[in-house]
Amino acid sequence: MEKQHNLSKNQKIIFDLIDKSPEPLKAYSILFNVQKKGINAPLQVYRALDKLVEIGKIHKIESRNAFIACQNSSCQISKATAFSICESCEKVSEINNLKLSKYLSNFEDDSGMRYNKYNLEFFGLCKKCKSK
Amino acid sequence: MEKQHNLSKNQKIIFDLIDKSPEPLKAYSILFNVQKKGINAPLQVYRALDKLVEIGKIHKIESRNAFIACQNSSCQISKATAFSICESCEKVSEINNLKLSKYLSNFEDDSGMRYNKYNLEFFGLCKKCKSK
DNA sequence: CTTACAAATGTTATATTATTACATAATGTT
DNA sequence: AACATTATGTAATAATATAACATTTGTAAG
Ligand SMILES: [Zn+2]
Ligand SMILES: [Zn+2]
Ligand SMILES: [Zn+2]
Ligand SMILES: [Zn+2]
Repeated sequence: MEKQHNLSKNQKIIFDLIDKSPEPLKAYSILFNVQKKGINAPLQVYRALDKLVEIGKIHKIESRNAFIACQNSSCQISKATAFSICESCEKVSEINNLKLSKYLSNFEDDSGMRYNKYNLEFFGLCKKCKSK
Repeated sequence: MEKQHNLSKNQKIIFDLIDKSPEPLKAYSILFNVQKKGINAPLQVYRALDKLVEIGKIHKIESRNAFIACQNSSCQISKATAFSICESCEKVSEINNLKLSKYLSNFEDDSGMRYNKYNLEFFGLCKKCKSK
């Protein structure tokens, strides 16, 4: 059972913005958009983002320095994330593929490392951009 | 057959530095280290880094904003990269696992996207840090 | 050799992303 | 109430990355 996190005021404002957005949002674009709600400083945004990432409500797209709402209810606390990124239109989607996540969560090699988390980003052309 | 790239002066200086380093290097740490060789500006570093990434001699560790020399001669032009990252000591290694790369290179889902590139980062504790 | 083109360099300024430090307030627990 | 934990507010600054423009070097054709 997932622990229920009650978002604080700033966390809720920022999560709602990201959740409604059709595309990943960057921190300073978020800042600009929430200034009318009384969030004035970068740090207020980054603190909320950190917390939201920590509890798995959003993910950071590392190659883009941008944030997207989790679209995968079974994504346990951001420990196993995979995304598809269109290099033409920059559309990003979270991949929800049980076989893939099982394969990667169980991945082991001879390095002696225990992996407890991964992040995977696929790049290519989305359906739309392919047909142009 | 791989195309042979003759590195330019700056590219060579910066590649040699990264190649000798036991850990991923950040752009401004590189800049600091090559100033005695006449490279004075961030842009000179970033341009060399961009080129080295493009031709597959180095990779960017996205979650760390740092660069590491390719340790995998069969890594075709940075189109299929996987790394292990220790969250304690920050040791980073390139994973060279044929099964993994085949699995990911052939990955398809129902999104209609054609993937031509991926980057995977595993996180955990390395052997050393596990036993502490 | 010289013309032409592509790639790389040098330099200055600036944009973008993220954190440190410190003070205060709200929330949850005993 | 007392205490700990989490969140907020604010200012300053650090770290990462790119834009714009002028110049030079490398390469290949004619
Ligand atoms: Zn998710
Ligand atoms: Zn697209
Ligand atoms: Zn490689
Ligand atoms: Zn370690």
